[in-house]
Amino acid sequence: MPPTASTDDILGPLTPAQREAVQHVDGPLLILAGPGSGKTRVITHRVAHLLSRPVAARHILALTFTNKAADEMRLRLDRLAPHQPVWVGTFHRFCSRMLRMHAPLVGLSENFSIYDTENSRKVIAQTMEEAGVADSHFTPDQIARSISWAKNHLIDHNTYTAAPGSPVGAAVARVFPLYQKRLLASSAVDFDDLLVHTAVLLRENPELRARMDERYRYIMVDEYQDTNLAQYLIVRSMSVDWPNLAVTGDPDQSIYGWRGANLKNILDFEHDFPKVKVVRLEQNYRSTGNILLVADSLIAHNKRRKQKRLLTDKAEGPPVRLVAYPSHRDEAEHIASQIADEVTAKCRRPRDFAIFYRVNALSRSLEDALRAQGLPYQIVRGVEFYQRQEIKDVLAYLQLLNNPRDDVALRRIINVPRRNIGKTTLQRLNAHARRHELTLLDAARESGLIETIPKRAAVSVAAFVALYDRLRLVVHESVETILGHVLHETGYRKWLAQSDSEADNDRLANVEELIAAAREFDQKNPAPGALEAFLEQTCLVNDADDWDSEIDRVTMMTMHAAKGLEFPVVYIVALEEGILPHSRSRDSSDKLEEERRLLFVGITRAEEQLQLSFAKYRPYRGALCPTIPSEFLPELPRDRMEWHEPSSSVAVEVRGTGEGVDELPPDAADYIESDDGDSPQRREGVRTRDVGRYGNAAQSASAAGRRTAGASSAVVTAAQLQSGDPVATKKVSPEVFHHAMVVVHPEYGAGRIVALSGEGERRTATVEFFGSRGQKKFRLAFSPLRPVRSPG
DNA sequence: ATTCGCAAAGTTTTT
DNA sequence: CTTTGCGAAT
Repeated sequence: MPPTASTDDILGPLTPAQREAVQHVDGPLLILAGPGSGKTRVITHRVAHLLSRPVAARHILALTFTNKAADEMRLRLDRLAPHQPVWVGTFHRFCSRMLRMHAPLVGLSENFSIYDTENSRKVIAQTMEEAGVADSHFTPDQIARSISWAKNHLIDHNTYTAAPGSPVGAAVARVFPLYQKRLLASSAVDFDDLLVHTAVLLRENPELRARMDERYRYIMVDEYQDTNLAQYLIVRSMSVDWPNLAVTGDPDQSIYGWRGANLKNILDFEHDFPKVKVVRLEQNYRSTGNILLVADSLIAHNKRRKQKRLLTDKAEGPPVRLVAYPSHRDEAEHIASQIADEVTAKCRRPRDFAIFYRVNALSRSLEDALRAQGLPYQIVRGVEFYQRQEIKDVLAYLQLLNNPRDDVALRRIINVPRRNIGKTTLQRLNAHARRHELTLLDAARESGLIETIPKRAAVSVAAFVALYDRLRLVVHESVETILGHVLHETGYRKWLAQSDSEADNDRLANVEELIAAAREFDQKNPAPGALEAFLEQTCLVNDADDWDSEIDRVTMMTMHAAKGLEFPVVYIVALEEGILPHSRSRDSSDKLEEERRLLFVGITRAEEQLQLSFAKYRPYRGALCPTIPSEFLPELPRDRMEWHEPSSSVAVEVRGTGEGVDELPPDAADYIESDDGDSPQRREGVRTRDVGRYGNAAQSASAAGRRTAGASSAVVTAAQLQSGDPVATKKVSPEVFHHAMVVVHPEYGAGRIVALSGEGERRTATVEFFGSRGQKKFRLAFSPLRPVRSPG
């Protein structure tokens, strides 16, 4: 019997309200948890409490929306009740797992592919052509959105009927059934299907439903306010015979309505489950009184909500600042200089600060300003890594190996790298496939027999098929092995390595990173069927999951990404009409309320200090345009806030405050030049635009640095792969590394560890390489990093 | 068949 | 201003 936490460990650290929720065992439970009220703690402690009853771990299911939340929960649960096989994960992952087991029931094969938005849009574009609506004025994107909307409301392709007189609807009505048919033919699902298929599965197979209900007797759902209809039905149908559904959420933090989330789910929970126990967690342990006051006044303007107070024992703290800047540049520069000041004065570290914005595009000027101050920063962005061409190319190979019917994957790679199989040939293959109801791969196998295809092309296609079959032979090996074969046999690696273009060298580096991820995955999942599991992970993961709070950097992200996080000091920028609230939200009051909640979420991330700001001028489509302050501003308690309206010379006032920070402080000359936005200094610096994964300019610099050695290092790595990976054999135990230790990396040279995080295989070191070569993160268990005796 | 260049268009949030 | 798409030229 594994060790479990004692009752004291479980209940001891809790407040009475929290304890009430944790001790509730049977019957439905609704936990209305305000921001910073210790919600995650309640969930994990409740699971631990259930385990101590004892409820078998296999009967407990904890569902979250993001991997980040799931990881966090798992980690904290492991501390209370180590190694318990409680199923903790995201909805999508849970559904995917369930579908794999019962795929035939919904017409799929077990090895189905999961299409991300890009893939699904490709299918839609194609079906639009087939349906003859291609040249209507609708974009695949619009159609995709409508289909997604329908799916979120559980309207299937047979039931969908266009609203009379709606041209979009008419187009969708034509495309939707075809789209669904094509997905099924390719044995593929899109993100929405994962949920929808599962909901249908449970609805139409009563005995399966009963089994699931019985299996998952205690279900917990985090962020319940973000569930959509499908998720609601899934959870409900598994809580009939065992109605022990516990949900936590905060209606005021529902910000995913655009994704089909239905606020009614939480607002009507008490109605759906009579005799429900309701616990309100209104005590906030995060923010100062002043911050909560602002949050409270703002959210009070929403009509559709459950009345709720926010209480804190904390001090009032400094007043929340509201600043009207002349322009976006003043805004960015002033914020950067304030941060630099506090860092220089040693009262705070960079990682104490976060800057939130409504849209990713706004990060630009902030980046520039932080860089000018020499402040380290990281940008948390949605997808990024797995969205890159090269990664998707390589993954498409794996996808096709796993699921030969995956036409989208085949299209993507049949001519990558170049194999002289052009658009025309593909078109003819496709026509043939359509005519005989074949998959593209099967059509390709017959290419020699298709009259329309010239001999030369047929030979190329045959070579591709042969290549595919060769790769199939290793499909049961470890993911790393499969990847190695793919990169080698397809010539993909060689293709990138021989290229002179800088972009390709960066791509190669990314591919290497994918290999590292595969290696890590193999170590964790030595079981067979690794490929499929790996693919699933890569589809359902996003980069924000990798965000690392340990690293000492200023964090920039959208307010959506900020949910669930907290920072001592928060800046929220661009409170302007059209941005926050966003222009696309203006038409309906529901959407406007969601924007208000979004700001509420942003505000309540702050622990000690908060600044809200807007700029009087901001560039829009290239031109600097006057702005209108956000309509939310008058809703704030201005008399309790600090109001600033700096004149346009902010930049001059703050000049030279970068002293003592990592990089050179900008001198006056720098400042004057950087004022025109196009100075030589700027241009010679490395652009930080697509460094989301690495986080900042310094790391992009390291990417640039390895360019010179790019080709040769790639060859070395390929050789390593074949010779049984000498890197792995030289491994040093992750525990020997410590903060500030000097280490050496075979490729990047020497550097110093500036941050450590994670444990075991996830233990990660951030290394600052000497000579301004930049920083890079390493998973210690898998990196070739070696300690060096400190000089002196 | 690929690459380059120019023109137009479009800017939300993400599993 | 940036990115994407398309068309023309090699």
